[in-house]
Amino acid sequence: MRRPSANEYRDSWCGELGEAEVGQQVRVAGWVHRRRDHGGLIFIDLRDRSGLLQLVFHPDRGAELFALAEALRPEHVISASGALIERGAANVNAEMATGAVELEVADAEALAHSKTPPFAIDDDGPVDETTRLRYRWLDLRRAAMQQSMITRALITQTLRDQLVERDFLEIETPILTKSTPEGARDFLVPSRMNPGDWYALPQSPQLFKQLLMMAGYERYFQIARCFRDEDLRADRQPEFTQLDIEMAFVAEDDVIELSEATLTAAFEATGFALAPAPWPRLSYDEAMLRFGSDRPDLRFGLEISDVSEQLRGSQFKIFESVLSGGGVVRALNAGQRQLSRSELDGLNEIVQVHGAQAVAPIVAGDGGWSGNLAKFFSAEQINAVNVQLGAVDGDLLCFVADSEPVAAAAIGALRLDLGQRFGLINEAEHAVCWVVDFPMFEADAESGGLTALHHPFTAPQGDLDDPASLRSRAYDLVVDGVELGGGSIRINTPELQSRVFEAIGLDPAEAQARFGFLLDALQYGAPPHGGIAFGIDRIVALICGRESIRDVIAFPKTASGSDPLTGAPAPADARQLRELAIKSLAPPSDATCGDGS
RNA sequence: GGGGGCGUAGCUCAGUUGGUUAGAGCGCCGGCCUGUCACGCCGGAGGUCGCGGGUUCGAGUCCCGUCGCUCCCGCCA
Repeated sequence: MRRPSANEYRDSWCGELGEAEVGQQVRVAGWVHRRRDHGGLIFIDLRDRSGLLQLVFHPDRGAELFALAEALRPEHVISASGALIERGAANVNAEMATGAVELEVADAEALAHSKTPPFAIDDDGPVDETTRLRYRWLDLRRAAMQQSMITRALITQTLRDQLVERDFLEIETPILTKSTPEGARDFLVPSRMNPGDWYALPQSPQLFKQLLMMAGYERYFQIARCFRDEDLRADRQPEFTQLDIEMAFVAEDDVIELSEATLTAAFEATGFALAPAPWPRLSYDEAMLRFGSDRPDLRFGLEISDVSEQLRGSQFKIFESVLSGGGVVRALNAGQRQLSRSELDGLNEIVQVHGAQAVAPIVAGDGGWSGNLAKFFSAEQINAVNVQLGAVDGDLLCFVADSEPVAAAAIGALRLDLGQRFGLINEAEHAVCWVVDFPMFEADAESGGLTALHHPFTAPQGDLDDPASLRSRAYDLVVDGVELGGGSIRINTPELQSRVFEAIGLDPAEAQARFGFLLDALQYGAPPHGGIAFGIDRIVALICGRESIRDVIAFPKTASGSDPLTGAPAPADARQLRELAIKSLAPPSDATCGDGS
């Protein structure tokens, strides 16, 4: 950190002072972090953004100054000056960055008092999250949040530098716009000047960045706020930040290589250890089969196998009915581990969340399988499965039978649970991969037709006459089981775009109404182009080791989308609604909302 | 929309089978203390047990409802 320019409050950062400044007169300013009052001698740990510095107040420096020190309490704001002195050898605090020196205060000024904070600023222990959000300005003073914010700034700065160095232009796109093709629910903003009409907040800058490619800007990026009105999770907020990138005249490898170089720089800047690029690529099908997820956690094995063929024709009616109904049996080898009856029962709950019936556990043995399911299988079947799973005497084998997507998701969840339960995950190591070759379309439960898995501007690969078998030219980046970003090569001809709209049953009139401007632009020389977007919040949370992205966002929302600090969302008053030509179905705005607390 | 968990002092938590005046640590307030650094010692204040209703002689504890927070499924890349 650079030295602040001297003014009436300070000429030095607390945390930057050391032996080099001993003997100098310095002036610092900040918050009282801790106070140790020995009666005849008072120590204050003063905190500014850079760190802590111990101040010493002696009674012989004047009654007024000492009285000021006696009145100090945590979070009071002061400015203090005096000589920076070396601490006696016995008094050095090795735990403290500035622990070899202290400021012998000759003059001090109280700048602001503070009420007693509702929770300790000098302690990173757990505090109820609503209380933290209600007093976010205090929570942000604590070391963990400050570290998150600093890391976040370092990451965005590094990414920006990397891209600018590679000739990318940072361009802003509208926040007040039209519905974008991401497929999530839109946040709407009423237009006062066009009564009855609404803007949508962007779910991503997708269409605009493609237009910028068609406009000839070649390389675009933006650190963009995106909005999606869907239910929240630990890793999902209604507004979140993406590093959005788009490039012209590129194919998959170009975007992937650019991403690897850019992210590697950000990971290195923060000391996050990841294997050197190029990073491994896994097809979607392989990820779903071996890990039961399209965002596989590769930090541990416990891989899943399909044993449908090995077990077809057994006496076990449950497996048999699933297999004859077109389903699959998936299995993993949990190794030499013993689970109690109740632990085994608990496994059922894990897979039931994903719609599967149960886990069938079997212990492998030299002469066959033990357990009450063993009798249903022939020696050939047992042997074939043992070979497939690499099972040896005493291994615990877990089976899940269901339709392919259900079985994959269920045993994928089981794999994650067992991985954690058995301590297979080394938190100090990280595993990265690309997931590629996604299906272009998936079955749409509502319409019975097809819908784009990614979005309908993604370029397909494969036979256009067999839409269900098409793959897309999309790629996702996954680290430690967290999806950090994804993108694709886009469609750049109107003909191909029409074919894709046709496949998802979007009739030309509706396509024109929703995305007409993009379709028009496609007819004026659209270069081959593609891009990617990374979830900044997730990247920072991963690097900071936080479970929730709320811990790396300065002012996040709760799981119900509210903000305890500002009270948002709040009723609008009748006059505002009238101006916007909106009739509210909710009680009038003067009615009390919430529980009145 | 569905399922799980939580809600007791400012903070973090304990609270037995339903039983007298609801506890602890930290913090806060007062006093003492000149080398501490999570300073120490002595004393004190502080409670709508989220809210509403019910069962009961009696509810922090049991039941119903409700609000809030949180995790997950659906949803959402």
